[in-house]
Amino acid sequence: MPRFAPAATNSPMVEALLPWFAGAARDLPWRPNSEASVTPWAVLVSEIMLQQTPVNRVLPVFREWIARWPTPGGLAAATPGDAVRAWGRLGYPRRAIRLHAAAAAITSRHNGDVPSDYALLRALPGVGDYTAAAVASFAFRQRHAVLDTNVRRVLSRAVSGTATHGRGSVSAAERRIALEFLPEDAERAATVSVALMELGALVCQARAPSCATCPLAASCAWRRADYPVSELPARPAQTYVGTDRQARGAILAVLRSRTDAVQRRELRLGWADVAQFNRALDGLALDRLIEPVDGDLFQLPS
DNA sequence: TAAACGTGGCG
DNA sequence: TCGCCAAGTTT
Repeated sequence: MPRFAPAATNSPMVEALLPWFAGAARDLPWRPNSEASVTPWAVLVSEIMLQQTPVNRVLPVFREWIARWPTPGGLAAATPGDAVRAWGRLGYPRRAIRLHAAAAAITSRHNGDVPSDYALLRALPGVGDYTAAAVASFAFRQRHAVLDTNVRRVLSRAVSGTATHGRGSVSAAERRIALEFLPEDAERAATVSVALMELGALVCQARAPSCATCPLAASCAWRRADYPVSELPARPAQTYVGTDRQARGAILAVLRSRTDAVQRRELRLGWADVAQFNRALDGLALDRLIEPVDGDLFQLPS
C-alpha cells in the first residue's frame, strides 16, 4: 500500500474535511497557527485544562498559566498550592494537582522535556488515553486515534450512522473506525484529528448539528439514514447543588482567597450539614488538594 | 464498570 | 427555570 494513500473508504470525507478546517479553524493559542510559539508543554497544559471544560473558560487561565510557567521545570518549582490557586474556578481542581505532579515527573524523568512517546505521556499523572494521543498528535505530529467526545460523536454519526457514541470507554470498534479514517501520513493524520475535533465543536454539535454547513453532509451516514435518534437512555442527572462536590468547591474557594491557613471552624461557617462538611474536608485532604496544619488549621498544599 | 470529580453557559 | 453539556481520568 502506498504510504501516502489515504484510507480509500473515507477518502472523500477527508478530502472535504481538510479544506473546511483550513477555512474555519479557530486561532487558538495552543495551535501551531497561533502567533506565539507553541511548545509541547503548552499543548499538554491546554489538553489538561480542556478536559470537560469549554474553550472560552480555558483561554484566560491558559494564557496566565503559560506566561507564569512557560516550562515544566517552572511549574515543578512552584508549590502544588500555587497551581491550585492559579487554576482558579476552572473546575475539577485535582487536574491542577496532577498537572503539577506531571511537571515534576517531566523534570525528573525526562530532563524537563515533555516526552513525545505515547506510552511515556500516558504514564504521566492526569494523562489518560485521550490526552496522550492528543499531545503526541498535535505537538509531535504523530498518527494516533484521538478519541475525545467530539471525534466520537462525529465518527459515530458520519461513519456509523448512529446518533450517539457509547457513554463509557472507547470500544474496539470505535478505535478501528478512527484509525481507518486517518490518512497514513502522520502529519496529515494529526491535522485530520484536530479537524474532526473542530468539526464536532463548531458544526456537528451534540444538541444542534448544523448539517447545512457541514462539509461531510454529502457522505454522512447519519444524514443518509434520516437522523435516527439515540437508543441510549438519557444520562443520569448531573446534580450539583447540595452535593459533596459543591461542599468541596466552597471550601477550596475560601482557601484560594487566603494566603494563610484557615481554621476548620471558619471553613464550616454557613454549612448546615456538618457530616457533609467533614466528608468534603477529609476528601480534599486525601486528594492532597488541601493540607492540614497543626490539626485544626487548613491551607493549600505547600 | 460505575461513580466520583467543578463550574458555568446556554436553549 | 433547569436540565444538558463541555478537548476525561482515576479508582
